Amino acid sequence: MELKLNQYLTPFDLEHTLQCGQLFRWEKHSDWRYGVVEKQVLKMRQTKDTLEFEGVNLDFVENYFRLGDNLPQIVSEINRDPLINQAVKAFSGLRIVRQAPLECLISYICATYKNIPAIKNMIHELSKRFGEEITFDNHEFYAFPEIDALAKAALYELRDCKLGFRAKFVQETAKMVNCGKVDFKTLKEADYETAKEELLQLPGVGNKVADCVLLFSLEKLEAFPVDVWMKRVVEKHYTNYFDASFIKKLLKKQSLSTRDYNRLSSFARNYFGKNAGYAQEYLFHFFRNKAL
DNA sequence: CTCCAGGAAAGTC
DNA sequence: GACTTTCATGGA
Repeated sequence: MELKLNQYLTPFDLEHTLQCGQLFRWEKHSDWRYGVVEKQVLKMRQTKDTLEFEGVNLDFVENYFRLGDNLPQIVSEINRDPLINQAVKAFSGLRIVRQAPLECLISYICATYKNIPAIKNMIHELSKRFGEEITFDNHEFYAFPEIDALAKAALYELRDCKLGFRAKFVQETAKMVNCGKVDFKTLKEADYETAKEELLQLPGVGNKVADCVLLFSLEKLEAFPVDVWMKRVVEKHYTNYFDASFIKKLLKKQSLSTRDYNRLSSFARNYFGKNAGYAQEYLFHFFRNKAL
């Protein structure tokens, strides 16, 4: 199928969206991009204003890539200074993707203290061992595991997937989700603060992981995950919004206390507005790729 | 070989 | 409450 995009009204860039670090499961074969989403293989490519896709219907594509978000409006709201302006110009058309909550949650628990290539490998290993195999265009893909498969996984099996110390967190979180202790549908309907509080009960989920799950899979676009890159961005470009002693403390410390995390995150929420999560994603991608 | 990774939890003061 | 250490392993 094919979708004609008006890049002025509905800007979208497939490459920026897939490569900005929010997703860990897309592969490139020839000039096509393949992703496994909810047990379906989605095959896509983009040339200028034409988005070609196979495997799913139009509604699915529009929902997954949040084409309903008024991106020009959002960008104009978050575009508060020359730095973010550079980022939104450099990666015009980057959109936040509507991920499946379970996959998002487990992925970001695994992302703790790992680089992106290693994270991708962990998620692939988990899917290969516990997920359903799907063949598409003579390539093998694996759906992300069902919750009960993860909940009854043995610790050694999870460790075999290169999870290291994260194996225990994944196992225990999967058990808690499986027995209904946390319900994603409820969290989607809850407000940001309430939903975050619930997520923080899960082992392996701290402030940053919770905010990633809220932003990427639970409809909380005000979530602003503060990782090492956002810390660097603040230290380098937004120092005049904090007192010198606080910045000095940030530079000295390696990890953030909850209080310091919230100070940075809520600053960004006030500064960039209700779609601060979009600002985070543009800044993250911009800094990880070039600036420093 | 060394360094560090989209941090979180447990321990210490 | 604030600061420090530990955690397991792959990628660069």
